[in-house]
Amino acid sequence: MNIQKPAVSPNEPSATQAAYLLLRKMILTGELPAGEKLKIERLRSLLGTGASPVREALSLLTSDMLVERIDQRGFRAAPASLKNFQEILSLRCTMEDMALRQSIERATAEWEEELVLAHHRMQKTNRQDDVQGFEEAHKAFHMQLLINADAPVLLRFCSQLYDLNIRYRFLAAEGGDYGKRDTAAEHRSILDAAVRGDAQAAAVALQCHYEQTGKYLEEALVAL
Amino acid sequence: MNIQKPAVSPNEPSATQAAYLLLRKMILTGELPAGEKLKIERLRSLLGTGASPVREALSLLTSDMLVERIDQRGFRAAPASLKNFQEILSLRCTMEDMALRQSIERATAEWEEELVLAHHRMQKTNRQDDVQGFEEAHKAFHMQLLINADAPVLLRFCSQLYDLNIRYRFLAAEGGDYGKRDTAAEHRSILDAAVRGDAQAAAVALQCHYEQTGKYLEEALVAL
DNA sequence: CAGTCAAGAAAAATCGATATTATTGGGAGG
DNA sequence: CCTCCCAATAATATCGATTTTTCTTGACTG
Repeated sequence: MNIQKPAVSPNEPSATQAAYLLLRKMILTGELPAGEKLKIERLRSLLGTGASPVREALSLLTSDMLVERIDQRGFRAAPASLKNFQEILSLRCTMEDMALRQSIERATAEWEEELVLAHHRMQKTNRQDDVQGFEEAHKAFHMQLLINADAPVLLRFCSQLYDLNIRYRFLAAEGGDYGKRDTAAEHRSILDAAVRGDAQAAAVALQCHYEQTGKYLEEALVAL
Repeated sequence: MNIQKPAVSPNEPSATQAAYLLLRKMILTGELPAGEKLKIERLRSLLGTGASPVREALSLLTSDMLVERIDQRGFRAAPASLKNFQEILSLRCTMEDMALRQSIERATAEWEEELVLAHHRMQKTNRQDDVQGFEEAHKAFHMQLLINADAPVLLRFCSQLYDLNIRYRFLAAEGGDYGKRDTAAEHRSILDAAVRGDAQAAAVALQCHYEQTGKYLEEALVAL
C-alpha cells in the first residue's frame, strides 16, 4: 500500500501504555474502587486487548502504589484508609517542603516563567466544566513548583504522593466542590512567594494549603 | 497419579517472582551493570522461562527504580551517577531520620527485643564469609529500626532508597571492605540510643553513619 | 561528501491457547 | 453441628508463535 503513516507524531502508544493510563485513571477516580479485586479477564475484555498488556500495566501500577500484587493470586486496587490518607498527607508536607525550598533556592528566570504559566493555565480552567483538565493543570502547577529542585527521585516521590492524594479527593467528594475554601487565593499566595524568591513564605503557604486540604478531606472521610 | 504435593510449605514461587528476585539481585550487585540494555530474549534464556514472566518482573522492578522502561523500546537497568547517589543519600538522611524518631517515640518492649535480635544476627554474620547473608542481616537491622514508625509508605520509600544505595556500594567496591571504618561501633551506638529511647541521639548516630558512608563511597565513585 | 531513504535484521509487544494454582461448595466423618 | 477433605470451578500464570515497531546498514541523490 502506498499509505504512509505520518512518521513524526501520532505514534500510537502500545496497548500496555494505553492500559496503564486508563487503569490508572480508573483507580484515581474511584471507578475501580479501593481494595477491589482486579481480575485479568474482566479488564482484558474491558480494554479489548490480550492478557499480557493488562498484566504488564498492572505491574507498572504497583510502582505508583495504586495496585497491589500478591504472587499467584492476582492484583487488587490498593486499599484506602484514613490512616493511609494521613500518612500520605504528612509525607507530602515534609517532602514537598524540602523540594520547594530547594527549588526556590535554585530559581532561574526560565523556571519562574514556567511557573507563572502553569498557574495561569490552572486559573483559566474551570473546575466545574472540565474536571479532567483542571486536575491536570493543578498537578502541573504543583509539580512545576518542585521541579527546579533538580532532584528526580524526590520529585518522583512527590508525584506519587500527589496522585495517591487525588484518589482520596475523589473518594471523599466524587471530585465535587471544595466547600468554602478559596483555593485560588491559596495558590496565588504560594505562587507569589515563590516568584518573590521567599522560600520560607512559600513553604508556609504550601503547608497551609495542605492543612486545609487535610481538614476538609478528613471530615469527608470519617465514613470510610 | 497418586503423588501428593506437600500442601503446606515449599510452595514454589511463580516464575515471575523468581525472575524478579534474581534480576533484582543481579542489578544490585552490578552483575547487570547500570544503564545496560535488558533484552528480553537474553534474560529469557538466562532464566529459562518465557518472555511474559521476564517482562512482568522487569515491570515490577521499575517500582524499585532499578529498571527503566521506555515504551516500545524495552527496558534498561537504571543508570547510576554521582549526582543520583548524592540525592539518594540526602533523601535517606531526611526520611530515615523522620522514621527513626517516630519509631522510637512509639517504642514497645517487643520492638526493642526484635531490634536487639536483628542487631545480634547482624553481628554474628561475618561479612567476609557471607556477603549475601550479611547484606540481608544489615538491611534487616536498619529496617527494624524504622518499622515501629508504623508508616508503611515511608517505610517503603526507605527500603527503596536503601536498596538503591546498596547498588552503589557494590559499584564502588565490589562489595569489598569498608576501609578503616568501624561500622560495628556505629551500629552499636545507634542500637544503644534506640534502646535507651533517646531519639535525638539515635538520629544523630544514624546521620553520622550515613555521612561516613557518603564520604567513603564518594571517594570510590569519582571514577564513574 | 553529507544526508536521506528503504530493505533487512533485530527486538519488543501482543495474542491465543494451555498449564498451574487458588477458591468454593458439598459431603463424609467425628 | 462442626470440621476437614476432596472434587469442580474459576482465575492466575506461563508458553510459543505471530505481529509490530525499532534499529541497522548500505546504496543512492543532491
